[in-house]
Amino acid sequence: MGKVDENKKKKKEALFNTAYDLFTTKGINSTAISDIVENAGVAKGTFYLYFKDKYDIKNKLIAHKTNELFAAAGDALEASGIRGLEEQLIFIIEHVFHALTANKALLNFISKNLVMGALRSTLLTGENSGSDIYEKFLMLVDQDEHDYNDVDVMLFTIVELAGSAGYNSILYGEPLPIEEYKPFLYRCVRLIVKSHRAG
Amino acid sequence: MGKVDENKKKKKEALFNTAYDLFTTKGINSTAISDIVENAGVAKGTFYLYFKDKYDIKNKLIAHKTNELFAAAGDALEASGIRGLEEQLIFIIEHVFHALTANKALLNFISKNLVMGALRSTLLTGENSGSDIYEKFLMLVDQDEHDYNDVDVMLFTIVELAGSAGYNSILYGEPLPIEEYKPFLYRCVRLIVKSHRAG
Amino acid sequence: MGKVDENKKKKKEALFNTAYDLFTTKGINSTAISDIVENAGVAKGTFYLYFKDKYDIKNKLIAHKTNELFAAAGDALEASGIRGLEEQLIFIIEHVFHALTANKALLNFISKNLVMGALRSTLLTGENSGSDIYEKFLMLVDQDEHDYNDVDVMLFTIVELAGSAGYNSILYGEPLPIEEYKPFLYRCVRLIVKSHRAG
Amino acid sequence: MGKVDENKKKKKEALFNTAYDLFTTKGINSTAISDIVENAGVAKGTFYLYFKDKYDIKNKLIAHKTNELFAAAGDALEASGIRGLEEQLIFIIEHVFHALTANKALLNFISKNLVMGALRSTLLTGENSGSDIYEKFLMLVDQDEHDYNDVDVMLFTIVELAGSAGYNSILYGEPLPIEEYKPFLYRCVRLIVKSHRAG
DNA sequence: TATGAATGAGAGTTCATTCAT
DNA sequence: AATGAATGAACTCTCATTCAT
Repeated sequence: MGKVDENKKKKKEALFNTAYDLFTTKGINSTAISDIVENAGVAKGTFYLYFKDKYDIKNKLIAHKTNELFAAAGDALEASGIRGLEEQLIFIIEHVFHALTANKALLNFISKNLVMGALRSTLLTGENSGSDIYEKFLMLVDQDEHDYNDVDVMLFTIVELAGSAGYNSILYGEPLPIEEYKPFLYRCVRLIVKSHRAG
Repeated sequence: MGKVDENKKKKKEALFNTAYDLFTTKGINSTAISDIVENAGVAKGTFYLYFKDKYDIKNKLIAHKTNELFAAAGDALEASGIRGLEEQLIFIIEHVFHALTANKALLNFISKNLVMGALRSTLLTGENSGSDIYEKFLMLVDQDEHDYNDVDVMLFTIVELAGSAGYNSILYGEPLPIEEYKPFLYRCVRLIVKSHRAG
Repeated sequence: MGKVDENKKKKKEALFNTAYDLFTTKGINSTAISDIVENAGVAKGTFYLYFKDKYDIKNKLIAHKTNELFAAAGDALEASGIRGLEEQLIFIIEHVFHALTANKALLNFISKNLVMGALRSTLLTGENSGSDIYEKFLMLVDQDEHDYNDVDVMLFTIVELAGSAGYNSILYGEPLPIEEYKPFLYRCVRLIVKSHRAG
Repeated sequence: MGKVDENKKKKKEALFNTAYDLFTTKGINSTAISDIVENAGVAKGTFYLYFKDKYDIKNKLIAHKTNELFAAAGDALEASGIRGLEEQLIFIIEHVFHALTANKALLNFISKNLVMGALRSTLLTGENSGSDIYEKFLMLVDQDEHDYNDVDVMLFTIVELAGSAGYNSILYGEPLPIEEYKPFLYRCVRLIVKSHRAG
């Protein structure tokens, strides 16, 4: 990679990181592009070299962060050697919840914008080299000792429930703080999985 | 009510209705206060007599619309004479889904802003004269032939799931069109209810 | 007229006059709206209360100035009591040329933008209370002792020639300074008039 | 010509042609240098190697196109063998009008910028190797069987009239479509020529 | 000679808010 | 209570120009 390309990447990343910081801190509406470029230390025009507008960088940011989140969970799952679909799904939820509990600004940013699009949003980013989480989910289902009906529906339902309930529980402690709510949620996940079991 | 007070109410309602129309049509970000007052046929300054700013009217609008939605569902439930918690909750979901399917703009408006706050949002509005939906939910639970543990958690989980999944299914047909998704959702609701049954 | 309306008119006129000054001094392209409002002593937003954009004020300005120019010539003609179509047309040209020679910035401004639209441009302005120059031309033709064929063509040809040739002669002295060119131009005007005489 | 020089010429011509296309299509004000270089397939910096700015290329373009137009008319005149100043001038006007009627974008481009500079604009271009139209006009006058006074004035008047009236007639059909206006214009040209005849 | 990433001033425009009437 | 003219800061986005490669 030449000096120029290196510099380009550096600038784009500076914009990306700065935008993330400001979006999570001040909110998207209150973040002006001037703020982003100023903090990133680039000229205003440079922003438009890499992004169409504020919403372009926002979308790319969400896709990127979501991707990161699930990719990390997937990697951890692999390292853990856990078996059994129920346990695996709960492990992933656990892992993601853990990250989001530690980083509520991120949760707020992602969830306010596309709570559920999480899974498919990887499509938006151009960087999904092997990191496609949905594929991994399907693989887990496939490798389980049981067969399942309506896999898409099952996964969708679990993700929606976990995403929506987790959002409120982690961020607002409603109806219970997340640690207290988890048992209920996981019981529910198990029920959903079992209800889709074939035979 | 005097003529003056009548006039006041009329102006406020004009602003309220116009704001709703514009928010659902053009989106909140693209709706300027000028748009609202122009379409409502009042002067710009008048807006500030009744609302603090755009977000004030937005919040009041969401609370009001959510309230309306659940109040209608509650009334219909009463009229139906249906018995049994599972059936009653599903009836309410069915009723709300029906209304939102017919009015996707409303679904989009409410959900984009506080999918889940639905229940508690009645607190925001000053107009909840006997229309508190949450109270009604608790009453239904109370009157059921079974006893339930952790009622709050149960209701929260159901509402989050129905809200989040319904939003995607109705609006985007994901993972299935709403009519096809309902059987899965309702099965899930029954499972959740049963899992909270005491004894 | 109330205080408010008076103030409105004053602001609008300030913008109008300032824009004219700047357009003729610096050119339209180099005149920013900021320049106009700054010099007019009003806020930027006020500009957009009265004009759509820079080109709106430009067009209105051209129409207005052209109108003024011909209205003055028409009035002077009336006062002079001159008879005979040839003499009358030449009187008007003479009068307009005189004004433009004394105000080359105006000539430059008008001509660069719609040399010939001069006559019909009165339509653009809303202020043509009895000042419609084209009507006056037709009246002059009508009152002449001779009859004329293709009056529209005749007037158009004269105006185009006088406008285009006058522009170059007054502004650049090409092919001769205006005073030396006039005899040729007027001879030409007479030829055109005569060539349209009926019978 | 070496390979390098050839390449240079090719780039310059690409810029020239692209600029012309864009200017006539989108207008000068709305054409950015980025547009030109992008469509021409060269780098932004390259533009500044050959032209000072947008107005530099615009002027050179107008001069070039005007030159082309009259050169073609002159060549056609020669080929036609027509005799007599009146007929020759009308032939040239006819030829140019024909080209401009077929290419209104070109008429619009040239006329909006320097209707009348047509003749002398050849001076601007560096390429007038023997193509000087004004010289050719003088030659035609010289070769005519009659003598003429104030030849400059005569030619100027004719060109101004034809240019200005032709512009409006061809582009806007005012006061008549060009084909219907021509008889009047040509009668006028003959009158002007005759009025300059000596003796 | 040719490139094109980077610049940054400044353009036009919007709009929430104020306040004299 | 109601108005709406006026404000002016803040906004997004453009673009001619530079200069290191």
